[in-house]
Amino acid sequence: MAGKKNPADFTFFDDVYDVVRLIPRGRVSTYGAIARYLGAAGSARMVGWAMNGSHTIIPPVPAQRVVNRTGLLTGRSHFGENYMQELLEEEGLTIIDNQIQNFEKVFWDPQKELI
DNA sequence: GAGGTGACGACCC
DNA sequence: TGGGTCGCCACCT
Repeated sequence: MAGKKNPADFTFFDDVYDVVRLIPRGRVSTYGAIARYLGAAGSARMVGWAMNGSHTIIPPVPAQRVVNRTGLLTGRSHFGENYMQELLEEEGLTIIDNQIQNFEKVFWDPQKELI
């Protein structure tokens, strides 16, 4: 299988997926929090890029639970404009205008929960 | 080989 | 308070 460069081929990416999968239902996390937990603070873009290939790996990661630090569903364009919001709403979250309400309450910090 | 892009974040004015 | 700019690192052209 060598030769094909998949995002998951990097340990960093795989670690990102692992953390995202650990996000409990009804909770959300941020790109920066995950990057920071992995020791890549400042490289939040890499986490977002990892999510770009999240649909190509098995099992799929709940990337809909990952939003930017403002609680805005920046990745909805990659999921499906309504798909990402519906998934989160079904988990009990309230989203208005692509913005998660009570974001700080549903925010799940891996560094604080996983240690 | 080099430049531009990107599902972000923090700093500066 | 709000808008603009830079930095981060990997991928694509």
